[in-house]
Order: sequence, then structure tokens, then C-alpha cells
Amino acid sequence: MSASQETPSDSAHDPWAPLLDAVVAGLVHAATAVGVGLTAATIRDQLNLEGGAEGDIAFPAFRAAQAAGRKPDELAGALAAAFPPTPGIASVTARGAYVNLRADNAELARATLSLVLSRGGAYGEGPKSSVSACVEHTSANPTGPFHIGRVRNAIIGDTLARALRASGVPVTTQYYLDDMGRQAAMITWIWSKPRAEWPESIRRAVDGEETPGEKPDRHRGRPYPAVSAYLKENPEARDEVAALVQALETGHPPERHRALAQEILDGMLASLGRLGIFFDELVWESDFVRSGAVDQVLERLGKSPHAVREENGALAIDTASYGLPKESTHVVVQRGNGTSLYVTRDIAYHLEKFSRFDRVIDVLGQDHRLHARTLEALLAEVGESRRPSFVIYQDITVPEGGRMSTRGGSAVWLDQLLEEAVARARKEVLLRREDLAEADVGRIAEAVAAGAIRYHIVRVAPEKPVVFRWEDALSFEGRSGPFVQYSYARASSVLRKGGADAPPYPFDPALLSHPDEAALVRVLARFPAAVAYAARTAHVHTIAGYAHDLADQFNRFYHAVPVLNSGVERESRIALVAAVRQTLGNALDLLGLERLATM
RNA sequence: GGGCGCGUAGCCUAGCCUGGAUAGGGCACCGGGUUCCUAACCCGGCGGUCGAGGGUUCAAAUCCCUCCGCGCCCGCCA
Repeated sequence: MSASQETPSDSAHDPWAPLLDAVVAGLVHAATAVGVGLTAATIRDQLNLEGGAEGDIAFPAFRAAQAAGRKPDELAGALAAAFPPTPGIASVTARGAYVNLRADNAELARATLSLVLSRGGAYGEGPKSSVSACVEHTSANPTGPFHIGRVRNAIIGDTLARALRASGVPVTTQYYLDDMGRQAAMITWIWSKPRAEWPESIRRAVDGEETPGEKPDRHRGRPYPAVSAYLKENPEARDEVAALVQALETGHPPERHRALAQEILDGMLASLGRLGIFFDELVWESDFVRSGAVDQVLERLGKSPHAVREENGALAIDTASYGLPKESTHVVVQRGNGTSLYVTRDIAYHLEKFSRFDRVIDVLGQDHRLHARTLEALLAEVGESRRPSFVIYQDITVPEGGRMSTRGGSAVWLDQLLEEAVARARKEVLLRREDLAEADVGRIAEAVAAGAIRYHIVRVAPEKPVVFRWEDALSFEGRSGPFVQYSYARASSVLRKGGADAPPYPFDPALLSHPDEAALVRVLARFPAAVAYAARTAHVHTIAGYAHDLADQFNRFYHAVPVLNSGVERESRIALVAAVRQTLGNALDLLGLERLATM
């Protein structure tokens, strides 16, 4: 982590805070003593908190030396020598142009363990913020089951919401449902006809594929690709669907329309639920048309100096002044027939979000990037000064190349992946646990499967493309969700066998002197900064990285240092393990992975 | 063509915002480890022109420019 990621200043939340303050104060003092003017802000800005073999915190003296007209190596040596004795700082040494500062192991252990153990589930959380936020994510059209590509949105969004909450921000999550567009109309169009009247090609695509009792999203979504293909060839059917779209807009949807969307949605949400993803609010696009909000948007847009009225009555906005690509500056917001477009309704939706929340965050696939910029321009056009924050992620592609596509048949369904993952997890559980009841095997397998999938998707930075490979998605080893879960279970097991399942956890920090203990304490102490960084940058993949680092160091400690079989250190080591279990559990919560006490 | 994003060992990936000391992990591969708290683990080894070139700087994976490759978008679709 770079210095900026960790700018702890609050000792109530971050065990590093007092030590950092002490380091800065000591360096200011030392600088003055050696005749160099350095402000606390300058020092804090240049500190390297990654440390290294020489210490926990490093101060590169290059810039300060240049400003003072001295040699970097010489200045570093002078600063180190002039650093005052400071409680909590064990050593200050110079190496090359760097001043290296090492925290006192016992003091850091004391500060960290007491903070973790006293805050418990709140360890990692920041101070409560008065700024509220809305995270809109997933928002997949209710036209069929989730494929893995869409699930990336849900996992990033859900994890971001969790990270923001932990950082102190009150968050509301929303799933924006398109029940207005062509896609939704296609579903209603086909299911409003009796099977016998379905076009031959559509019936053929579905017949024999269905399985009894299949989920509603699967069932209702089956004809979708065939319908899509059919419409390309049949203008009269296309007209029927267009008429449906118009009916939706004018407030006269067919009876079954909303019910069908809801039915499919229920199936989709059930799948997300297995990944621990739930929404605070479902927002239906059609509500903004019905409420008149869209009309109001159109009225305001019509008054814009950039408004252009076409001959056929369509309304467009010239967004050239907003720096959009020159081919995209003519944005139509109302069709010639008077109906609105997706972007228009989205303006109404965003105005509503801004009326309720301070921060509006949208998780979008990269194909929506231009839409996002258009949205920003149009929000300005209607007089909204605030802008959403966009979290843009790249597509998940298939090894053969290209995006996952329902129509192209390259989609891997979430349910399909879950099923396979559960089967493999079950096998792994049975391999090592013969003592478990069937219900426990099933429960663990489900949690491991969901954990593997969530972790596999969230571990990569959103701006990186991901190629879906079964063997990677189903990995339970190394940098994986199950590895973190396993480490949690291992810590739980130690505490259980030690008869130390619950507090209090008394400890003597001086006894935690083994190098692997010192290293473990340092990873624990990093957690609050890691949470704050993820929330601030929306780079939630860093939480996955942190969880792995902590699990990794715990396992090293576990192998190198006996806990229950130790002597005077036993009690203190149990406290350390309890702190690890707590922090690992908190990290698992952030990632939406289940805490497993045993596996 | 224009805009945006990505390019780090055989494969996957962190670090890039805010430039600092031998570029962290994982998979695969090779060699070890279980009379001991869960081996979904641990220890050691192998493997790097950080896409290419130029620039800025005491210092560049990181900042700037050019180029190459890949992806996405450029609808009165969503």
C-alpha cells in the first residue's frame, strides 16, 4: 500500500494512527535539529508505509535533501541520529537515502489486539458519515437467468455497498428494472400468446429443452433468443412488439406484463441470494413514466438552449458543449411519436436519486460508458449540478473470444456454475470429513461454492477484462474464497479446542514476539486502512487481496507457532487467534462470503 | 475514423491515482513437510525486455508523447 492509502488519523479506529503521528512528530523534531525545515504535512505526504526489510515505515530523504542542498544519504543518516526516543518506535535506522522506522512489536500488538477485540464486528469500520449514498447495481433486464457476465456487476456493486457501509456511509442499494423497453415487451409478446400460436421457430427452440419445475427466469426466458431472431425476419411481429412498447409508455400495459417481469425477476433474485446479494429497493422504470417525472424531464429539456426539435416532432439535445465524442452529440430524448427513450427515463431516475441521497453511484458495464457521459450532460441540461460516480467494469469474455451472449449460446449461467461448484465442494468436504451430518455437508458445500464464485469475480480490478474459465472459477486453493474461509474455520477450530470460543481474551503483548506473530499483527493492523481505501476508490478487489494476505500470514503463523500446545504464551496466542478470526470474519462479511466455523 | 479502457514470467493477477531501496501473490512445474491446534495448508526452487519507442526526473511498471495489439461504444435500442 502506498502512503495515501493509509492516512490513519483516528486512533479510535486504526491501530497505526498514534504510531504514525509519533513518527511524523519525531521526524519534524529531527529535521529541525539537523537544520532542515520540514513540515508535518510534507513528511506525511512522503512517508512510505509499506516499509520493507528495514522497518515498517520509511522516509525517503531525496526531496528533502534536494530542497536543503544536502546529500540524501547524509541527510537520512542525520535524521535517523537526531530522531528522539519515542514510545512505540523500536528503532530508527538509516540505509542509503532512507530513514527506516520500526514499530515496537509489543506496543503494536497491544494496540492492535485491544482494538480488534474491543470493537469486534465493528473493527475496520470508520467514523460514521453524515453523507448518504445510493449504489445502483446489477439492473439486468428481467428477461431470463443471469449469466456470469452480468453477475460481475452484482458482485462488484454488492461488495462496494458493503465496503461503503463499513467505511461509515449509510448506503441504500437499488436494482433498476427496465419494464419499459423492447426486451421486456418481447417477453410479454410471446407469453401473451397460447403455445399453439407461437411461431414454429420459437416453439422448436423451446420444445424438449424445458425441464419440469425449472426456475421461472429459466422457464420464461427460454424463448427469448428465438424471439429475438424471429423478429429480425418478421416485420409484422416487430410492429406488434413496437405497439406493445407504445402501450407501455402510454400507461396501458397488457395485464400480464408486470407479473411476467416480476416472475422472472424472482427467479433471478433467488440466484443472487445464493451469493448473498440482496437489494434494499427495486425501482421500476415504468414508475417514472406513470408519475409524470419523465414528462417533467422532457419539459425542462425542451426549454434548453441546446434543444433541437426535428420535423417529425422528435426532441434532441445538442451536447457538443459537454465534450462528448463528436459523433455522439446529437442525443434524441423523445421519439417522433412522443414516447421517451431509455436515457430520458434514466434522467428522471437520477433526479429522484439525487433528491434522496448525497452520493449516487452507478455500477455499469463498459458498454454503458458513453451512456454515462450522456447522462452527465443531460443532468446538467436539466439543472442538476451533481453527478453520479460511475464504477465501470470490463466484460467477462469466453475463451473462444467475445462477450458472453445469451443469443450466441456462449453464456454460462450463474445457476449452472453454482451447481457445478456445489458438486465439487461437496466432494471436497466428503473427502476430509466423514463425521459430518448430511445437512452440514450441504450447508458447507453451498457456502464454499458461493464463496469461490464471488471471490473469483471480485478479486480482479473492475477495469481489467476477465476471461471465464471453469477451472479458475471453481478453484478452492491458493488465492480463492475457500482458502480464506478455510483459514477462518481453522482459527475457529483452534479457539473451540482451546475452550476459548468467547471473550474475554487476556494477553501479554510482550509474549507475542515470534517473527510470524509480529508479521501477523501487522496484517491485522492494516485492516481499517484497507477498508477505507476500498470504499474511497471503489476498488473493492483490494479487499479480496487483503483477505488473502491475512489468511496467508495466519497459516504461516499456524505452522510455525504452537498455540494450544504452548507454555506461558498460550493465553496470549489464543487472543491473537481470536483477533485473527474476528478480522478474517469481518473481511469475509465485506466480501459477502459466509463465515464457516468448520469445513 | 473518433472516444474510452486494457497490455506485468507458460497462464492469472497486485502495485499505476499520490514516481522512491532486490516489481508482491496465485496456478502450473520441480523438491520437501502430517506420532503435533483441520494438508482446501506450509517450506524451498524454477520463472520478469512491467506491449514497443521516445521524453520528464537524482529516481519511471507508475507521469507525458508517439506507435502496436486486444476489447467496448459511436441507434428516434437498452
